[in-house]
Amino acid sequence: MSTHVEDYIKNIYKLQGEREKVTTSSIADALSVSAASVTDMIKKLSDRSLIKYMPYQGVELTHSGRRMALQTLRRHRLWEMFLVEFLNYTWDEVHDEAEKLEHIMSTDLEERIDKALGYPKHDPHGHPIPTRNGEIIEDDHPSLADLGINDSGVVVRVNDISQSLLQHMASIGIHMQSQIKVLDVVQFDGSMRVLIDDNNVFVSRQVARNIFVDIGGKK
Amino acid sequence: MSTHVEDYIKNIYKLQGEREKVTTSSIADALSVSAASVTDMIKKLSDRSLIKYMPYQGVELTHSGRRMALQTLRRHRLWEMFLVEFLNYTWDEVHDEAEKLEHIMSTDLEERIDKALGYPKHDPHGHPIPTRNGEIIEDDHPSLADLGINDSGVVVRVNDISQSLLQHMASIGIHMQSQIKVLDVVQFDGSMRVLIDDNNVFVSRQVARNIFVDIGGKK
DNA sequence: AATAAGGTTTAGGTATACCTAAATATTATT
DNA sequence: AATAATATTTAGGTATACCTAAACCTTATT
Repeated sequence: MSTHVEDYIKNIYKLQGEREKVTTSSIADALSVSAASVTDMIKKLSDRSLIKYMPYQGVELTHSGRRMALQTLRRHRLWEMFLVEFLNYTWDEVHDEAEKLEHIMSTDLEERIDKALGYPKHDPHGHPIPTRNGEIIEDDHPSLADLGINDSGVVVRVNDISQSLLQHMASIGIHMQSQIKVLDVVQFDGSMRVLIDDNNVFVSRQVARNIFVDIGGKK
Repeated sequence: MSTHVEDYIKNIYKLQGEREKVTTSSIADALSVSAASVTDMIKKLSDRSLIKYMPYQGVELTHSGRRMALQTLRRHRLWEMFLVEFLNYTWDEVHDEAEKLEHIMSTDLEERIDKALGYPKHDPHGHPIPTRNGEIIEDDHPSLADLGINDSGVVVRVNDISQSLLQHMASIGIHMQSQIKVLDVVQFDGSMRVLIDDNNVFVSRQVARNIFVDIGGKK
C-alpha cells in the first residue's frame, strides 16, 4: 500500500525523539519500504521544506515539518480516543483504524470530535494529544521497571508498540489510572510481582518497561 | 484530486438508475474528469469484472460491480448518519466529509457504527441505507410537486443534489417527518404555498420536485 | 592508510490516475 | 446517402509512490 507524506513526517518525528539525525534506513524500516524509495521521498519532502536534508547526512524536521507531524499525531490520537469512547473499541484495536482515519480529517471534523470528547489531553494509551497549535506536553514518568520493592503509583501511560503487548496488559488488569504496587523483584531477570488494583500478578521486565506510572512528586 | 475506483462504480450505479447504458461522457461529467480518463479507467474496471464494456456502447455494472456500489453507498450513508447523530452536523454539511470517509471503513468499523446508530434504515436525507448483504429498498414516494391543493403528507426524503438546496430546505423548516400540506398552487410556474408543520411558506416548483412525501397509502 | 562492510543514492522501470490533442466512430441533419 | 456535429477512443505525456540492481559514499577494521 502506498504511504502518505504525512506518514513519512510522522515517523521522522518519532525517530527524531530518539536521535538527532534520522537516517534513511531507519525511515525505511519504520515504513517497510526500500531505502531507495525513502531517498526519493526525502528529496520531495525537502523540496517542500518539510525537512532539512544533506545527502548521506540524514534528515531533520523543519518547523513546518514538525507542525505537520504534530497535527497528524493529534488527529491520530483524537481518532483513537473517539473509537474507544464512542464505539467501544479497546486500546489494542484502535491503532490501525486511526492510522487510516488520521489522513481523512478536516479541521472542522477535528474540532467537532475534540469537542464531543470534552477536549481530552491524552489518548487511550495515555499519550499526550498535541493542541490545535501544535504544542505537546511530553510528561516524563518512570516506567514500572524503574520502581523497587514497595514503590507504588498510578498507571498513566503505556507504550502501544504492538497489539499483543496491549492485549496482554489488558488481560492482567492494567488500565489507565490503575493502582500499582511492586511486591517483589526477581534479581535474575528483573521480572516482578505487583499488585494491580487488588490483583496479584506477575510482570516480565520487558512488559514493565512499557508501563509508566505517576509516583506523585518524588523520584 | 484523484478519484477512487469506488467513486467510479458508485457514480455508474447512480447514473444507471436513470438509464440502462451509462455513457463515457456522463461519467466524465459526474466525476469532473476528462472523457479520455474515463475511457482509461473503464478498461481497468472491465478487466476487474466490475463493469461490462463494449467500446462506444457504454457501460453497465456487473453483479460484483453492483455489490461494490451498494457497499460504498452503505458506508457513505452510515457515515452521514453518524456525523449527524454523534457530531451535530446538519444535513447540508455531511456529504463532502462522508465522501472521503466512505473509503476508509473496515467491515468492523462499519458494523460498530451501524450498531451505535441502532441499525438505521435511512440516512439524514431519507435515502435508504443498503444492508450488509447489498440489498436496498428504494421506496417510491411522490414529490411535493406531484401533489395538488389540500393534499398532505409527511416528508420522508429530500434530494441532496446541492448544499444550497439543503440549506434552503432547512431554512423554511423542512425536516424528516415534517407535516406538509399544499395550500395553493400557482398555475403559471407550479410554485406553491404550503403548510410545513405550522408554518406557511412558499416553495418553487424546482424545490418541490426535490421533496418527497409519504401520503399514506393512496397515490 | 588501505580495505572491507554497510549505508545511501542514482538509474531505470512499474502501476495508478490523471491530462491534451489527434484520430476514429456514431448519430443527427440536410 | 453524404456531411456535419458530437462522442469516444488512442497516443503520448505528467506526477506520485513504489521497486531492484548498480554505483557511490562513509565508517569501521585491520
